[in-house]
Amino acid sequence: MDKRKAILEAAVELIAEKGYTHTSMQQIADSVGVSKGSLYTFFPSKEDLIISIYEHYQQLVFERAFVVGLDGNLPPYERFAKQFQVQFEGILEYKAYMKMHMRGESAQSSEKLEGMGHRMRGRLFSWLERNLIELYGEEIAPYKWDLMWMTQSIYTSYTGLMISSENELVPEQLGKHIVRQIDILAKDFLAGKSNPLLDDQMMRPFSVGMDREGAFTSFEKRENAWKSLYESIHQLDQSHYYLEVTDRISEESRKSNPDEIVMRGLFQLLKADDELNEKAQLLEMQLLPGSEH
Amino acid sequence: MDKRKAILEAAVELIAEKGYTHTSMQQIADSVGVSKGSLYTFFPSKEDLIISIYEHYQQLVFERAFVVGLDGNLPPYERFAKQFQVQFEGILEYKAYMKMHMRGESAQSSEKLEGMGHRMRGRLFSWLERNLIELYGEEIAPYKWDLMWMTQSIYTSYTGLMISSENELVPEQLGKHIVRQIDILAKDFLAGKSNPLLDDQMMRPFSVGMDREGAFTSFEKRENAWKSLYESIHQLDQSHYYLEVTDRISEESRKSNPDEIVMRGLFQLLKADDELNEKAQLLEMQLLPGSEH
DNA sequence: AATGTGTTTGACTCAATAGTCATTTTTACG
DNA sequence: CGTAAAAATGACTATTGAGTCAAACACATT
Repeated sequence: MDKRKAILEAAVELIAEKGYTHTSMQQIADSVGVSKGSLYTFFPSKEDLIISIYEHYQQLVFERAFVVGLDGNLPPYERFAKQFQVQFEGILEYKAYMKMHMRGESAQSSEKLEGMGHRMRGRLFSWLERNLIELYGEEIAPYKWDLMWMTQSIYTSYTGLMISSENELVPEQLGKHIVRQIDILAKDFLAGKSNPLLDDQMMRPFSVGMDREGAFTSFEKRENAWKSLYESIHQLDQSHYYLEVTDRISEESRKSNPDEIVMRGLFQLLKADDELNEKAQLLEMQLLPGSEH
Repeated sequence: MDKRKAILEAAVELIAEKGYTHTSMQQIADSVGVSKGSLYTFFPSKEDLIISIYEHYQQLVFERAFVVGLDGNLPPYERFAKQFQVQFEGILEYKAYMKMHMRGESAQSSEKLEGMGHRMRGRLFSWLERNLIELYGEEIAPYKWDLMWMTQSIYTSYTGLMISSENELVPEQLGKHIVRQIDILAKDFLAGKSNPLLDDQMMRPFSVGMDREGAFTSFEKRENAWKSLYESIHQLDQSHYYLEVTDRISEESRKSNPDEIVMRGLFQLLKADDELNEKAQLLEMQLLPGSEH
């Protein structure tokens, strides 16, 4: 069993409940069933531990949505909603992590953590921006900050609602709901009925570092692998069949415990086609790094 | 000089910047220029200190808006916007407190603090509800939770934007902006184009304790004093003149350092009318408790 | 000046806890 | 097996910081 992962999971659970400062290394150790000293063979310090937690979970939660974004099968509006849905599903799955994250209280603002939060926000905003432009074209630009800001706040607050209570918020409905509300607000802006309040100048602190590579390098690689695979498929004649297979891979990979055998099988189907072989193998290596015999 | 107040202010400043756990009593003492021991003559514990901070500032920030709500001169829509505006002005004035509040991290969830947060949220929601019903009538009821939730999240996130950056968000514009967005969403709901996602059942945790007396008793009294004064004025013939005076009182009282002499003078104007004398005196006692000779 | 009252002080206690490291236990392998 | 390397342990150290309290101080009253 992976002890490192066990420690991360126990720590998330405790920190979500009691907060960073009120969770001692001893408690974490007890909860995992190892000694305190052992923790320090995996993480050089408490702060490193929480940073590792962020590194571990962040991608798990956010990567999902970006992959859905690449699937050209869905029309933009539905795809946007689906992305929210997938995101919410992720949040539900990693409830404890999100709780911890939303508490906000962590080590005294280390460089590293701050940079991480920064990148996360940047990613969220650039993702929203991409979707807005896809949906409404360039003419949405003057209103994008207002829309993005409101979307982000609604998204965040529904996230909080989702993880705090036991109520039955369905990710699918929630995704549709949010996109619907954005749509209403966007159309109102486009009709010239409201004036925007925020502009580039004002939002500079949020736009620097937006959509920058370097962040999430491992994720970046994976995203590119997906992208190039999808592109190759679209050039094919029987794209429909391969898209279906690829979507199935995407679905499986989004699970918290993807079935490796199923994945390997699905990849085998793609590799049958000479045109796709290379790209598929590339993605497979990204998703299933272990044992390529 | 009021040492107690000085301590509260220094503490807010420090806690806003570094967080509750990373601000020691020693630092607070140093910042005020007294000894650590002295703090304990004013506040029995660190936790009591932060609770006192909340008690001190909460009303300052939130009371304002409710008073504006009583002025029947403004049409509902404009009044709603004005209330937001006034709220944002308050937030700007007590930036450090809001920063501290938004950090969220405080003593390990004491009963008292939790109850306070609960009451605050309850007040916010019941205030929103009142305004929604005033604007759209009872038919808004099925959609009220969705609207309130989105409004609350937009409001909160703009608050964060306001206090975090030095950008020039103008409270007046912001107030109008928010009401405008609510209006768009509300009209869409009323047109039957969107379906609500939240309902009473789901939102029970937020609705219990909504609009309950007992919370903010001192404020409650003051609110009633305002209410009955406004009512008396409306029954008068020259209501216009007295309304103007009363609005001026309201404006003055909203300042962080109301001019007592001005206030007394304004009240004198009201007390000149026999019909108003009693109510005016009542409110005067609420607003200017000291030295009634 | 003397006395008394209330305030202020800062050295001290005491608990919590991050991080260390010599010792013990487990594992790996010849 | 036996032995060496790796991993795990928990007693120990060092630090931080909340809260205490006897002594010093300030100030008023007589």
